Amino acid sequence: MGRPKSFSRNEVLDCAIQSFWENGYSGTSLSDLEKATGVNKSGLYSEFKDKDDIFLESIKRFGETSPVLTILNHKPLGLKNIEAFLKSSQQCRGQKGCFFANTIREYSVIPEGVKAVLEANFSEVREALTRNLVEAGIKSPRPVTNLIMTFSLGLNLKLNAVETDAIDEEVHSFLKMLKTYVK
Amino acid sequence: MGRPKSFSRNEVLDCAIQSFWENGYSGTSLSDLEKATGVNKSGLYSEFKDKDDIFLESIKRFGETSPVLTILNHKPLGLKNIEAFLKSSQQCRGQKGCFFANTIREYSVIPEGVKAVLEANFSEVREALTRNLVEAGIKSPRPVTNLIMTFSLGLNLKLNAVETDAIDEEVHSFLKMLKTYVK
DNA sequence: GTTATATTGAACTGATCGGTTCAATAAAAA
DNA sequence: TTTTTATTGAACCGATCAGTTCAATATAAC
Repeated sequence: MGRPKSFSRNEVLDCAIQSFWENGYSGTSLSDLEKATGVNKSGLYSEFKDKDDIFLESIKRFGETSPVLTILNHKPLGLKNIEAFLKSSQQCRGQKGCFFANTIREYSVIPEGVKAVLEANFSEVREALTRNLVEAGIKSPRPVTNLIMTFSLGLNLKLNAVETDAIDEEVHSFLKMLKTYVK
Repeated sequence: MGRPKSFSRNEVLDCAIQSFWENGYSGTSLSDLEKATGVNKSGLYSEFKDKDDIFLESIKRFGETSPVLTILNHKPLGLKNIEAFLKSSQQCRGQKGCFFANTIREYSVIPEGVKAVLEANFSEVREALTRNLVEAGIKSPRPVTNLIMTFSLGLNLKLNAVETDAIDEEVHSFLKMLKTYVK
């Protein structure tokens, strides 16, 4: 029944994610994607509609495979999960930071469909964070959720430029402050 | 003695900043810069070496004209300055967020000279923050400085995607937490 | 009007962009 | 071996990229 496929869609996407993650949407060319995935342009276009489609599918795939929601849904819920969530920034899929967070910067130039996926994912993370805060006994969790989200975005942005070393203590400081605050 | 110049270098840079700020380094073409500055390609190349030079000079100019250090050096030093610093993200030169913060995302693709300017500026901000914290009577200001920097980066990144409305209350929450912590 | 400088627009280069097409080949099953 | 499917490489498209050159023109001082 003919030659079997030698690359899987998901493998290709996982490689494409690396390229977009590092160099962004505007900073990644089709030639870059060929190199990153090891798949010819013809092959890429037999699997995907166009560059925007590859980007959209990469974003979707990242959302599906990111450990973030798993971390935040781990039982029992509580501040431990939030600590794990924040610390996970520094080592995710062999990259620093977060593909989603990086993509926020390119909001003005990315395809509309990508924006929708981004927003849906941020909502999920937000709600998961809130559930953990509720479980930790915090009365008005919404503003605290926002603080954590913003701090997390800052951490992830920073990781584009600096070594990952100092992140752990920074997360520690933040959690110390958080715990003092909510008590 | 000949026709006088009709555009100033700084005017051109101020317009270029807007373009780079919105669409990033990779996302801004020379054609975009012509439109944004109103100056012909020939004119741009008579004033600047190449696109990288325009970007570098834009970054320098932004550093020189940004109100951030003025805000943080305002006497008397203290938490009020830090509040003003954080709130300034939402309205700066007619743009949202911070040109420097946005550029951090493109760290892997920007020219080396730009990285140096970025880092120098972040150091200055960091030190100014620390001085304000010391004046506010905080004993170990360094980790707190880092927290504020990261939170500020997160705010600025977020502003690429969301309306500027909710920022004020978020800054308020953060400062409330900060004050509880340092007391 | 002459001289000097500023600015533009257009033409042009070579490279790269995203995207299409297709013949050649490779690898499996029948 | 034939059939079927997968994959590649190369040629090609029109558009845009950054960058150069230069003639034409505009605006000032003298």
